Amino acid sequence: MRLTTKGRYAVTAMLDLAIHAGNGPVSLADISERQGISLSYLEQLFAKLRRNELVRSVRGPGGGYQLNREQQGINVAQVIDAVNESVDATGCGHTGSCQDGSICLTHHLWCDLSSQIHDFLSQITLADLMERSDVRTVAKRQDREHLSSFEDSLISAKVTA
Amino acid sequence: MRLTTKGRYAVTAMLDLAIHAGNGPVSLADISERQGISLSYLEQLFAKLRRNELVRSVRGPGGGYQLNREQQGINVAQVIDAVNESVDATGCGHTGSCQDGSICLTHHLWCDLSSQIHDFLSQITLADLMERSDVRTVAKRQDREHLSSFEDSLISAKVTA
DNA sequence: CAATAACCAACCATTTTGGTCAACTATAAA
DNA sequence: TTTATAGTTGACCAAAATGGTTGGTTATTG
Repeated sequence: MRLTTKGRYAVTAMLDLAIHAGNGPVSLADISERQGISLSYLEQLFAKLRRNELVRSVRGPGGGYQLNREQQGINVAQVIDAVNESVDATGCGHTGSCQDGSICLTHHLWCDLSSQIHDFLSQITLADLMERSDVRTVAKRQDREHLSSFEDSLISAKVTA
Repeated sequence: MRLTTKGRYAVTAMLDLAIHAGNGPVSLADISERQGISLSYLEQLFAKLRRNELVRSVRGPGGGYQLNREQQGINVAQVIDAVNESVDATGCGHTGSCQDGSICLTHHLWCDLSSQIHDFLSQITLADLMERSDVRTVAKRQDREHLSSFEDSLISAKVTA
């Protein structure tokens, strides 16, 4: 079972993407600044998210990433699976060859735990997370602290004019 | 969140200990052979289990480890906690300083997941596991394949006589 | 054409995992 | 009292995963 920063970063970034979906594509640079995740690491994660068809990309200036489905259609388990190869608590990947070809003493326990975790995470969609008051509070704070490149460009346009 | 072979090995070894509790202390050498876990790795794990007062040790010939409480009094979460420093899905150890001092966007999600997993594992005791048919089947197979040092010594005593 | 931003591949430092090895201590049996 | 057993401790190690960095290359817009 691996649930480390990789999976957490991916869910956080996807949630950031969902929250800021209003003004067209969201650049990884913006997510990087708001969420404190290195840009190049985000690139690696989004390559996998794109291969799993959870997001689509728009290249060039003003480009970025967009969700590939509605927020209700993406759940947390899918995001973690996409970057993590699966949320599996067994050591054998459910094959049952945990102890030299045979099943180990606790194999079924880890199978049960795996499905427990998967059920829990697959019932939570990005839309669910966005409605949570704690998420909204944190998102507001982050927006205050970091202007997006979109807002930045509005300001510099005003200054130039 | 870390649930790797370390936690799985610990639970497997504790279950082996519970199953073979009939003939006095169980040596790590026996557990090592039956469960296919290296002896020196088991030593490290049992040092932690002992510090957490889940097992007690008996030194010298015929010695080994014993459960420090009844099987109903030991649950899977306790065993994993003992060797793993906690089953925590947050990156900040529940402190809430996940993003430069403040809370990150998905902090509460990982808190929820952590308690979900902990609840699940803490409801399963060693006694529960011993009753499961799949566990009994695997245990019988292992006993057939590997004679314990106790039975070994009985046989060699018979041969000598 | 220049700026932007996704895409991609190679590389790297650190940490964790899953051990090994060697020495030492307590105890029970011969 | 010796000897074998078995826990205890600490140092060490190889391989893998984590969390990046560097240095590019496309594609798109203005």
